[in-house]
Amino acid sequence: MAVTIKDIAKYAGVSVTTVSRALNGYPDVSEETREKIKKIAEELNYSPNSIARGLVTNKTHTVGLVVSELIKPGAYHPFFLEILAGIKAGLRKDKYDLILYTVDPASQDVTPYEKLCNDRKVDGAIVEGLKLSDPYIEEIKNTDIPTVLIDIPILNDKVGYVSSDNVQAAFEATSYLIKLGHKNIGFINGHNDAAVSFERLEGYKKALYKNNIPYKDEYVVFDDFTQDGGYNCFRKMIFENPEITAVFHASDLMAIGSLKAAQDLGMRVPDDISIVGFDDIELSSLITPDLTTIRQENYKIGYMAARHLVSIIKGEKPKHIVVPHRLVIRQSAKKI
Amino acid sequence: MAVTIKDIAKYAGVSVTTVSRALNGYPDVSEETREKIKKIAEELNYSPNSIARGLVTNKTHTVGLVVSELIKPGAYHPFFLEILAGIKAGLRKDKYDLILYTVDPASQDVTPYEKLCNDRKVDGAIVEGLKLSDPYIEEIKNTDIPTVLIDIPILNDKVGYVSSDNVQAAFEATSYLIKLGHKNIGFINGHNDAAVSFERLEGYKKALYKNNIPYKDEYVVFDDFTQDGGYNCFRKMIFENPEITAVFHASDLMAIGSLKAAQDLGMRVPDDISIVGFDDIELSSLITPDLTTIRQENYKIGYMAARHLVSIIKGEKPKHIVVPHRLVIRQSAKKI
DNA sequence: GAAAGTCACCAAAACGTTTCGGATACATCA
DNA sequence: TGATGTATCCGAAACGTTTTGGTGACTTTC
Repeated sequence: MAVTIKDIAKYAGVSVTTVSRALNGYPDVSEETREKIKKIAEELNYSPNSIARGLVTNKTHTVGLVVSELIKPGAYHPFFLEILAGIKAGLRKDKYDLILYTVDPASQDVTPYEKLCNDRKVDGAIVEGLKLSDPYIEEIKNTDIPTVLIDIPILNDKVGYVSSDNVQAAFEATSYLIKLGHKNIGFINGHNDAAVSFERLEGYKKALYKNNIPYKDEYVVFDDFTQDGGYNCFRKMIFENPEITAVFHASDLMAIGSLKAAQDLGMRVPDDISIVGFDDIELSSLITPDLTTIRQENYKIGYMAARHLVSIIKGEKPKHIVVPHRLVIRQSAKKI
Repeated sequence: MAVTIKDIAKYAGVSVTTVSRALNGYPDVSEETREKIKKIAEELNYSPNSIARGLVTNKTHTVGLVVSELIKPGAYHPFFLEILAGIKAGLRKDKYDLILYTVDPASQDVTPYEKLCNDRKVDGAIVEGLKLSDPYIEEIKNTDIPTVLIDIPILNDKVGYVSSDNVQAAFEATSYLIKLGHKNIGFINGHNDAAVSFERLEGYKKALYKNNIPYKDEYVVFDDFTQDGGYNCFRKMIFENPEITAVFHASDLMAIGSLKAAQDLGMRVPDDISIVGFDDIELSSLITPDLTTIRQENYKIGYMAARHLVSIIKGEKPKHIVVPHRLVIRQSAKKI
């Protein structure tokens, strides 16, 4: 039998109203009795029943984290942990709890976004790793549940988003390759079902244009962000366009796939071909040659998403937050 | 204004009692009215308020996942995601929600385990990644909150645990090296603050003993499970005992650290020195040479932990569940 | 034909909070 | 003096469920 506000009231000889007001820092209660109540609460080891509180306030001090099926055996999200750690850190200050939803497409028809959030009475949600074609996306465009998306540009009265400046990042990576003397630069992009793919393509094109290098459709291929995707794309691209001397990738996993493919083809990296990735996952610095890539501050992305979400919950206006990236120069790209 | 059980009652011309009983599959309500009520609930898009329900039933259908500060920038838990994915899968059937606690030692004094769980009214918790010296451990030994630990042997009325058979696994790994002809086998173990370290040491000793190889204290060192730990231990061990031809490790990260150290010392793996790891993290198959190691089925460990937890919540007796491991033979160990 | 059993339903309490609308006692003001 | 203000407190309603202990009406049993 946990101790309730009633026990305290009885003990202190006051009403439950007064106990509630005292403990929650309201006025209308003398300092003297407030201290007495606090002391008793302390002694009885009282802690408020969050469920009961939630029932009346309609707030749970809990936010949801919605990730897609990216957490599944054999295809683990490469930097989910970093984002998660950032989110937890961002939530800590305001003492929000985090409840984790992993949605698999099979059950999404059954449980739409709003139902998911309402059933569990979360005060808001962070959404990460959804594809553009995901049914949740349309729903989120019109929701009034405080929501912050990661890497998905939606903005309205209650929803904001945070991301890197993907256009600029891709621009810098490509420009770097150009500066190294490369002219025939391939781009192995992510699938069309991610907003970042379009942005990164734009940055790639921009860099070519600025340096008067003609854009060629056949130098750009799309695939999912995985290692296998990179492996296959690279083989095909190099086979059809042997003049290519450098390849920029929309993910490190794909870059690593290319690296393997190159090695299997007897090409040396970076001597025969330069490779640049995107993300700077942990693995990138551990392989040989280690990967030149764009570092995304995923911890910070998570942190900012969390901070922004609580600000939206508190009534502030949603916005687009961009967190800085930077080009990390290692061994996989070389001057020609 | 969400639709409540009252609205349905009014609409159907019955009492709220009847609606509740109808919807929850109790007897005492005719099939006819049950169908009517269900239909109305459907039409009104009713979904029960879990908070209100939780208040009266004192159950939330939520479990906590307690992990230590392992999720922090720069030191991400190498297989947490696999465990997490397994847990989520194990919870899905019974529709338990998961709320994530990351405890940092700083706040543990302030928030003891039971308070953590009670405040949020979880029905039970899974605990992972805690050190033996963690204050929570003592508390959990006597708790009556349904709890399942991973890799920490505590068993009582409400708490069980799941782990690999670490003794056997270490035994197999060491035996494998012996079978390859190695006699001077080092063991870079994890720190003393983990139960698995003792078990793995026991397995290592057992294998030596069975093969009539004398155990030497100086062949065994302890450190944390990290790459840096492995790196430093390896240098020291080889420097002081150059006759060693093989090293078994309590984690893949440490094995990779040794691998780097060996390379920096101009030793070739596996030609000059054989290396065996433990865990089979993703990275292990991607490095060169890829790592011979003990595969832990972390997804399954998570899954079993979740299943066992719900069974404890439902009143079954806690036990120790051991999930199978297996020796994965790759390139980092070689016959001499 | 009375007692007992069954079926379908309901009113009200309970869970532990917060909050609204007073109420009391005393001091202050014109 | 009467009115007004202020500080401190309280009773009761409300949140949306589940559950307890009924109550009639109708059947069955002896």
